[in-house]
Amino acid sequence: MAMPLPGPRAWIEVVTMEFKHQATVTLAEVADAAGVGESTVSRVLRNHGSFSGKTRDRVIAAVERLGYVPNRIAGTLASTTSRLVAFVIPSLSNIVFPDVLRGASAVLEENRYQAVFSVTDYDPTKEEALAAAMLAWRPAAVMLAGYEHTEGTVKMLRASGCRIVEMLDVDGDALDLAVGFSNGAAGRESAAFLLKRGYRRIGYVGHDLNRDTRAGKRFAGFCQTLGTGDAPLADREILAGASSVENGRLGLERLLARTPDLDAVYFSNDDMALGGYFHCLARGISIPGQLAIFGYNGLDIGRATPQPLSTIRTPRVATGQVAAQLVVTNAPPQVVDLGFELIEGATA
Amino acid sequence: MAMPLPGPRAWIEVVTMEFKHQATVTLAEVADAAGVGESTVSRVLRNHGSFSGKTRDRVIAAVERLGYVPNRIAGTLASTTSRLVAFVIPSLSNIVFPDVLRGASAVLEENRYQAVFSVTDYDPTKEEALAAAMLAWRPAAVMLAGYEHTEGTVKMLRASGCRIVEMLDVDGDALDLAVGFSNGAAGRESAAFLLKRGYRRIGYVGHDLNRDTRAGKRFAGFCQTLGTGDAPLADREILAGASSVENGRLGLERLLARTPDLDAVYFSNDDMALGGYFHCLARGISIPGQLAIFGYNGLDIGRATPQPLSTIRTPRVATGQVAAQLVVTNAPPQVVDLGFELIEGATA
DNA sequence: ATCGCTGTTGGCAGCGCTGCCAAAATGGGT
DNA sequence: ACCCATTTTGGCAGCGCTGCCAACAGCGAT
Repeated sequence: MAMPLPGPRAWIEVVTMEFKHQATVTLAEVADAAGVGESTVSRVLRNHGSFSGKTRDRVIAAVERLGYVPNRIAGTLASTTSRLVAFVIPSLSNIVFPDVLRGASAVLEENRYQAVFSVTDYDPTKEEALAAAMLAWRPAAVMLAGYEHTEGTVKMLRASGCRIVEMLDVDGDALDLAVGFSNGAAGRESAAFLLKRGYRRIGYVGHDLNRDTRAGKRFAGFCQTLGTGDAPLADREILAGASSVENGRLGLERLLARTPDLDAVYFSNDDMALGGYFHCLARGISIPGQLAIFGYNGLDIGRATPQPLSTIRTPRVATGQVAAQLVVTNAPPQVVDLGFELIEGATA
Repeated sequence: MAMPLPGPRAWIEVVTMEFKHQATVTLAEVADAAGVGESTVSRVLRNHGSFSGKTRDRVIAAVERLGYVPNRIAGTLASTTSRLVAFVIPSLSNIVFPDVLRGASAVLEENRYQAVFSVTDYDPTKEEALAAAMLAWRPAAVMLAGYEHTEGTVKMLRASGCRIVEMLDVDGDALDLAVGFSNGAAGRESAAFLLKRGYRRIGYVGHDLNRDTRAGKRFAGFCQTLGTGDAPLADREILAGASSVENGRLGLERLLARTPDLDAVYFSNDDMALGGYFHCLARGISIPGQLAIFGYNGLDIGRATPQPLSTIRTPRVATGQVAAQLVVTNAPPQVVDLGFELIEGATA
């Protein structure tokens, strides 16, 4: 209507406006309904400050009656303190990260924190963009994988003033909090184990190491220990793309085609190792007699194969739990090394 | 200090207060620095409304200079429209859900939405509590698994006015949007396939069906089709707890101990089926000659085993993508059946 | 020079809640 | 009945941004 009619219809606009916002019950309405002030409702709902039992009952009743749902957006703005925790993770395909999220979200939920996440695909530039986007939500903490971040990311995070947790690695300088284990040590121990078992013609099958820097650190540690013995790395096969069972299978096939006399192969992780294991099963290569296989991560599936996979079990869920715990308790900056466990298994 | 000293130190308190809020740059400060009004900065930053190129450059420069990070909490409150999408999922251990999240988060990120999540452990009561907590963040949409929710959950979601997406199932009445495939049909097709292949002594190994209602629907569909032929279900083994490779192995072991003459086994999903497969490998049971194995999900690992797993491939990532797409485009209520694909494989 | 149009711009009232403060109620003592 | 120390309570100014609206500038057309 270009020309609203004068007179009794003037209230029409008001009605329209009232319908605009999805009949959302506000704290003020609850206060009215309960016959108390807004701050009293707020205190009761957060169980913070003091109020009489009688008042509490009336407030609760009004809340139930109206179906009031507090607005955390408004609450966060008003208190300038957030209970959001932002996860910026490389991937959701690699089970490592769901595991970390699982551990963390359990702890966060108990403490009434809320997890938000985004996925970088192992791309540091994307990580920077996503971290920036996350900071706009003013989280209490940002949880990242590892230490390798762009300069921009680091600067932004530092300036944000929120807690920073670098997870799944402790080989480096933490920005604030760090929780995980040493990938370098994992690589070294794997090599030491294979050497101790007597293997001397050792190869490696891995996925894109530029992106997954933690896998890179393991490989570096592995080579470092091999290098000090009489059995330097005999050959390696690096596949482009993410780790996967199929890539592990393919990688081992190629590696053996080139260097058939290997007696052991180290894989960048259990997914890859399982692929190698299946390749051997399919080709009738006896394990570990003809070829030993060693992985990394300690996935459950590796314990159920006919021969349990020799690998290193990492505390992924615990990493998430501890990371979350440190954040909710507002712990001082520190590095928590959760260690790892070498599983002898039966494939090496 | 119980008694603050008078005189020149009076400003101490003021300084303390200034440090309280982590030197956060606000839009107003950017406006001052750029010599423009707040609303102009807001328009430039959101690329919304009109402004001159000159103004834009000055604003951008000020933003960079001050390292301004917009506050989405404030923005969301002010605009009363949210770009948060809440995922309330049963589990993160079951790869299904990370896959869905992966598909969804890619689409959401492109559209500048932010994913938040929490995990119910397949517990409807917990789902209700978590859904309530999520609604407090006033999300644009709540994404859930399946149709089985408590009355309270349904009532709350309906009242919230935000979009509701029920994922991974289409066998039921959708509250608003639904994206997935028919679990009942998957069960029926699996049974039909085994019957067509000539198997007649068919067993089932599954995990807790009360919690995972979608697995229950598959099993029901499976039995339904078997029942119409001359080969009703010969035996079943249900394991308490979540699905896992180890449970699949154990389940098959128990089932065969009780009913050794089975010629095929249907598993509640691929994790379980792989356990069964490994059990056969370990015991020298030939597949599919002595025993056929059929799974559900179409995990990548099932394609890399010496014999590719016979299974049904489900569009998990696509489910997440489509769900997110429907939300960001504000599509009308509808049910999207993405279907599934039967993989013949070599284990049945 | 004046008019009217389109394109820009700033001011300001909220969004729904929390934190602070002052006011009011309560509950013994005396 | 009166005083003081506690509770308990309500008012209200923001938190940082957006949306609305009015004001204004630029620029051909008259």
